[in-house]
Amino acid sequence: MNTTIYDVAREAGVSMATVSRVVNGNPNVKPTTRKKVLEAIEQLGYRPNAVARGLASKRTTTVGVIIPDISSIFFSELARGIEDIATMYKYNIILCNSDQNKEKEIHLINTLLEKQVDGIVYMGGEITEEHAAQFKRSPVPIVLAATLDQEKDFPSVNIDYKQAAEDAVTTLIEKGHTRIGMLSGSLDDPINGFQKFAGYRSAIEKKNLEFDENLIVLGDYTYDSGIEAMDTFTTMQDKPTAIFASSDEMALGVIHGAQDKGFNVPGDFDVIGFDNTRLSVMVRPTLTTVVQPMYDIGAVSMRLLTKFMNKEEVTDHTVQLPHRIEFRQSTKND
Amino acid sequence: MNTTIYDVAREAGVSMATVSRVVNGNPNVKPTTRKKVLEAIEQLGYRPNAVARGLASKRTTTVGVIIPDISSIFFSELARGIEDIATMYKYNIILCNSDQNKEKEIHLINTLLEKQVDGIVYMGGEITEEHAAQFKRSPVPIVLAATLDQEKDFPSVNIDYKQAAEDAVTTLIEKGHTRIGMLSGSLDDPINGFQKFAGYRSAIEKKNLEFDENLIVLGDYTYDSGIEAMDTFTTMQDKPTAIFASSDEMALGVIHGAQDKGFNVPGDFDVIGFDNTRLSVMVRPTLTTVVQPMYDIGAVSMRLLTKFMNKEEVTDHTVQLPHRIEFRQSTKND
DNA sequence: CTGAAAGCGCTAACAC
DNA sequence: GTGTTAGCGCTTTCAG
Repeated sequence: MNTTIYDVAREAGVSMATVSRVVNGNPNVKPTTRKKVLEAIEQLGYRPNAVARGLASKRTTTVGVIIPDISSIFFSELARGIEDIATMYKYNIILCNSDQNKEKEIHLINTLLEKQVDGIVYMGGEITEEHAAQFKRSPVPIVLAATLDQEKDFPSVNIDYKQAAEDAVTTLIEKGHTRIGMLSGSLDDPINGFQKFAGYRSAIEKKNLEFDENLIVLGDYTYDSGIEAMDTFTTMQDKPTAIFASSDEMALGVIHGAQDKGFNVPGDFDVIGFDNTRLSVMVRPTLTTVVQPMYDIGAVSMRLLTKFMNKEEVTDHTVQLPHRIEFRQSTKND
Repeated sequence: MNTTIYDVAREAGVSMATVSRVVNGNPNVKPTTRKKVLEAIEQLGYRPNAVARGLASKRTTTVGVIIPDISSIFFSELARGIEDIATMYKYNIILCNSDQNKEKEIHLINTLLEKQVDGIVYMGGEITEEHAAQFKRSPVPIVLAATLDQEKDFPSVNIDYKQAAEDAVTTLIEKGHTRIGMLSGSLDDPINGFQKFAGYRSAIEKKNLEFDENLIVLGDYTYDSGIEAMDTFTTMQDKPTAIFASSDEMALGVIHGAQDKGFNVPGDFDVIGFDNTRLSVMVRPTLTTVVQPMYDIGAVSMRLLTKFMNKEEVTDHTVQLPHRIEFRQSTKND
């Protein structure tokens, strides 16, 4: 049997309440008593039971994190931001992979709620009606990180994906490109498909270029899908001269796909990626890309969540972090 | 106020014990009673409180995971293996980043124990006396993943790092190289420094080559340190013709560092990495590397932990997974 | 097959 | 400053 607060109380000759006070740093304890208690704790090797505390206090100092895939270079960076801030505020994190599978996501929310987490950071794809219903039923706050909620019903932290994509494509147009390919995620994906595509289209239209749907190729965010996309782009009769890829990993695939076929980047193709993951400098030429501050999105989400958990006033439920373009070698410089 | 097991019991006209039984899938319940209870649960939207259950049953179905850095491409893959198997066995995971900082590591173990995790998967660097003492004091099982314990006091899952490194270097020697550089981690690091270096040295000696300590450069596992290492290797009067890097990320840096200075890989330098992370195919030339099954190490560690948690008999506390070399383009083929 | 009752270890009034 | 005393919501004997 483990030693409990009761054992400590007896050993120190005080009540359980007093032990609880010193353990929780309550200042209403006479220094000498505190010392006695601390000694007893030391002596007995007492370790507070957080589960009992959680049951009694209805706070677990644990938050749930639902993430599509922790092994992704993108999401793991986000997770680190979340965890660091959680630690800073004395929370622990229960991490769950969802693979963006709706059933799993719903199930995980329930599991986390059963475990009485004090809040949830949610990363995923589309927020369906069912997701929304689930979120609304939650007794604890939920914040969405790098996840779009069309209705803006829930607190979230993102960048302006559409604008960011538009900026990237505009950049390309201003460099003189008129045929720009896009390697997009599925258009069902609110961010990597829909928003970024919308940004692409908006840039094309604002610059009065002709929109050609053949220039849109769909990938699945993997390096290999970038390589494959180049099979398409390089065999078109009227090839694009620049490619905008909606993720860095696909952009690397695009670069290598082009090079493997004997094309130059930049030159035959300029390429621009999205995210500014560490990959973007681990390639030759280095990758021009849209900077999405993943770590910060994670950190800010968690910070926001702590405010909700503390019932602090929050003015901006929907925060939008700045983006910018980092110019490197994969785009020509004139 | 949330609905409790008591509410369900009243609603269904049975005792709490019965509700508990159906919730926990105990077969000793008459089908009709079970149905009544299930209906009441549905009706009331009852959600079991895992904290209360944890306090009463002394099992939380939660395991702690201590990891140096979840944003690392190496560790995040391991974490995914752990989480998948944990999910399979109905456990959740509390994930903590340690940055391999000893104080943090010790602190985290205590925090996890306070939270009453049923077990811990530990990833880290050196297991000091203090670590060992802490592990021994743990009331729940701990397994080390991709972490060496010289004394073999604790259950662990690894590959044979020394042999793997020896194989890599031997390969290089058999391809005709006689001056082989090594980009190692700090020699204080049991795995990435000590073991791999030992393997390098062993290969050199077995093949009767001369060991030249100038050929050993120390890096910090980052891409940039790979680039920097090439400043050294390319300016030596008697340059190596092959480089063995103790991580893939450093190996990419080595390749690009060489290329940036106008050298060819392979040709001027053959390079071989370690881990077979996804990076190894995301570079030109693609990287020949030692395959370390990260996901599997995570998965097997977690599986092993479940056995301990279930008090099953375990014959091999120390498991060693196989390694091999994946030949790609960064080494010449003759 | 079902119910009664005693905790699990701690917090949080409330009293003194 | 410190102690008393209810619970928190559930599992788990033990009876029957």
